Amino acid sequence: MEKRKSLIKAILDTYRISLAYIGESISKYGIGRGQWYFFNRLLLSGDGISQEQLSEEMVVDSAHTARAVKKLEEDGYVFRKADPGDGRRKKVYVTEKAVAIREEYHQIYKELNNILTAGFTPEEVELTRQLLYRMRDNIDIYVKTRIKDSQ
Amino acid sequence: MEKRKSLIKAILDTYRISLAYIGESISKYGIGRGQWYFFNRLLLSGDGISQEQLSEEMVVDSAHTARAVKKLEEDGYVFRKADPGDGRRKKVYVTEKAVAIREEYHQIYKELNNILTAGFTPEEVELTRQLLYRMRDNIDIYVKTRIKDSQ
DNA sequence: AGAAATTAGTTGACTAATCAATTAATCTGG
DNA sequence: CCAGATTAATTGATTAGTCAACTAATTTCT
Repeated sequence: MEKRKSLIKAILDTYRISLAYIGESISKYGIGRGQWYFFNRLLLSGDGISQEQLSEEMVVDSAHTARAVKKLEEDGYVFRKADPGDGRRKKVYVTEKAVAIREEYHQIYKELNNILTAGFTPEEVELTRQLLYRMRDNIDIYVKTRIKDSQ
Repeated sequence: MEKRKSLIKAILDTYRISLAYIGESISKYGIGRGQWYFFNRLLLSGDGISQEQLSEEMVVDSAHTARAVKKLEEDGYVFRKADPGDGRRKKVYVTEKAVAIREEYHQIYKELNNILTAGFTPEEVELTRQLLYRMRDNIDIYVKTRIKDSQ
């Protein structure tokens, strides 16, 4: 395997180094490396969704979601409310404390985006986004199909 | 944050789903999710490097490298030899057992590459590679500079 | 309606990865 | 030359994430 040839290596490195950046930036809020993406989803793309849906969207095990949401709840950023239509479900909502930091918190990820795409033209940024989501969907479909086939 | 807009989310998803694919593929060799990238480096890009260099290239903590190499050693895929020129260093080499599976093992990552870039033109594949490594280097330089500045 | 299957969430056990502290070897400056 | 600083590897403690087992609620099927 030649160096700087493998796509997965570039993705892995970018993930790890970005996570170091994120971890450093969010530490002042008391949010950890295992919670930020749940919090992002709830604070910036809408709350009131179930843990199951969170797990699916974040592509993590529901056990981890349960513990991450519990941690965010203990830290006062989210609360859970039983779904009146389905007693198994707990819908997760952001608190006032969370809403109060929304803009500055959002800034962390806008800044990360800018760092990642430094020196990119707007066209390159858009192209990168499209290529990344195509890869995301390709592997997603492949893995889901493999599971389905083995049943 | 709008859905399918964030680069880091696409990277995170692709990483997680790819890792699920890799974990499944390597399980028959007894190699775990925390060892494959070290083994890739040693088997496919050359062995005889120190754990310190491995840590740096893999962008992980040296503590994790120590344990991952130990596991690979216990499973018979690598061995360590003290560096004659520097008593602190241990150089890591792949075993015969590792070399014997090189081609079929390499195949896993070639296949992953194909899955990720399904439907891509050769030009798009090359473009993706370049854009990814530019992002990788951008965030890498940023984080390294931030550490240096804070000293 | 009621048994069987599925779904949502939780907990325990384990692997993955980081951070901090320690040890031993090497390097550097006076 | 040798004292102090740096480097490589290890270990312990902690957080992140997965997998399996379990409980409770819901859905499905007859």
